[in-house]
This record gives sequence, C-alpha cells and structure tokens, in this order.
Amino acid sequence: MCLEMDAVFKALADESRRKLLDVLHKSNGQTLGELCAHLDMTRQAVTKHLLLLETAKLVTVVWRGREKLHYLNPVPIHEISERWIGKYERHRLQALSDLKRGLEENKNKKG
Amino acid sequence: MCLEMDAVFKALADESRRKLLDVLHKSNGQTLGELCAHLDMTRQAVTKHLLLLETAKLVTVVWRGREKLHYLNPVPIHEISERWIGKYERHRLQALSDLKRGLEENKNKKG
DNA sequence: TTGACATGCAACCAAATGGTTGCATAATGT
DNA sequence: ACATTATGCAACCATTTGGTTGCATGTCAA
Repeated sequence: MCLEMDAVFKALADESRRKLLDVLHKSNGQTLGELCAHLDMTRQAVTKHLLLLETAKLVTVVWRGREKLHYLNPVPIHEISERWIGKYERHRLQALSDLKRGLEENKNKKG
Repeated sequence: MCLEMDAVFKALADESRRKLLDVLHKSNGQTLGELCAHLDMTRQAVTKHLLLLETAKLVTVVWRGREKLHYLNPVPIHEISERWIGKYERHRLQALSDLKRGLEENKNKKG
C-alpha cells in the first residue's frame, strides 16, 4: 500500500494543481513552459505546484535537454477509491457512472 | 456532475479528516462524542473537521434527540476516480487491485 | 562564443488552516 | 426541578500555504 497517501491528498487539494492534472490528461508530456500557458500565475508558482504533484507521484518527469516533460500517473488516484469504497459499492457506483456517461454521449449525438 | 469538487478535495487533504472517514468506514452512524474518542484533540476541533466533511457531502448527519449521528457517503470519492482515469486504465488498475487483494487474503489464510 | 531560452533556488508576504479556550444552548434522566 | 450530557458558536493564535520578486544555472542555436 502507498505510504505517502498524505502527499497525494495534499496535492489534490488545490484547484490549480487539479487543473494541471486536467491539462496533462488532455495532452500528456508537456513542458513547464507549456503548462504555464494554462495558468494565470508566475512560472515559479507553477513550478511549486508541479513539485508537489511530483512528490505525490501524480506526475512523472523526464528531462529532454533543457526541457522538463511532465507525465500523468493514474495509480495514486485509483488507490483513493480503493480506500473507502467497498467491493460491491464500487460495482454499483461504476454502473451508475457508466449509465450517466452513456446518457450524456447519447444526448450529445442528438443535440 | 459535482459542482463542489473543491470542497471534497479540501476535506480529504487532512489526515485527521481521513481518519474520521476510516472510523466511519468501520462503524457507520457514530455520534460526535464517539468520533472524538478516536482523535487526540478537543471536541471543537473534531466538530470543525466534521463540518468540512459535511459540506463536502462526504458524511451525512441525522439528529436523534441531542445526538448527532454521522454516516459515510461514498459517492464523491468515486467521482474522483472518474475524473482522471480513463475507461480502459480503470479496468486494468482494478484488475491489479483485485489481484493484490486476493494475494493478501490468501496470505492471511496461510499465515 | 555569445545571446536567448528553459528552468532552479531563496527570501519574502498575505491569507488560509488547524488548533485552542470560554461560554451558550438544548435534551436526558433521576 | 436540576445536574449531567451532547452539542454549537465565537474569538484568538501559530503554522502552513500559495503567491510574488530577484537572481543563478544550464542548454540551444547562430
């Protein structure tokens, strides 16, 4: 089990950091500079946020020359749902989510 | 979709509040007094934590006379995993978790 | 080689957070 | 009726958090 669950939750507690995860979810492997373009704050502030995400192992970093590429890691997120949702509850909730998703997709087709 | 995701993440960011969820996960419907017994802080501090959990809809309360009963609500947690884990990734991760769980249960039987 | 670009490091500051204490209110039981 | 029990509300305080600015370092390209 993950010994650094605390870092994960702390990292997810901030709107800006969640937005960074969203941005990476859409397009993985972006540089610091690219990520900065999505947030209305200084590069140094974004750097701090990314550092928290890295220590929480929510994003992984690969250096390419002078560029720092950021990748999303879904494992810690999944461990959260493992913690407080029972086996059967999970299946029930998943069925609900899938149903809702299906309805939304259908709605988009018609609209 | 949930419009108050922020409250959920803020609520989960604190170790004491996560412990409260763990305690409720083991035994649902406890009073404030009972919950206080599990944490090393004043009743007022616990009250504040529970208020955050309530506004995040992570716990639901029912009054019985002068007692306040607290119940765990798994829905917001599940919505977290919906946000950053793709459909296929989720199945893969779930298979991994189930495998790990199975191994641990087996180990416990043998030990 | 040198200038521009991508990033790191450190000091600083205002606001939010997590805890305390003290007092108030309402339900319970003898 | 009244002491006890279960909880709420408010003021206060130290620490953490999220942001800034200024400067340093390392890589690329002409």
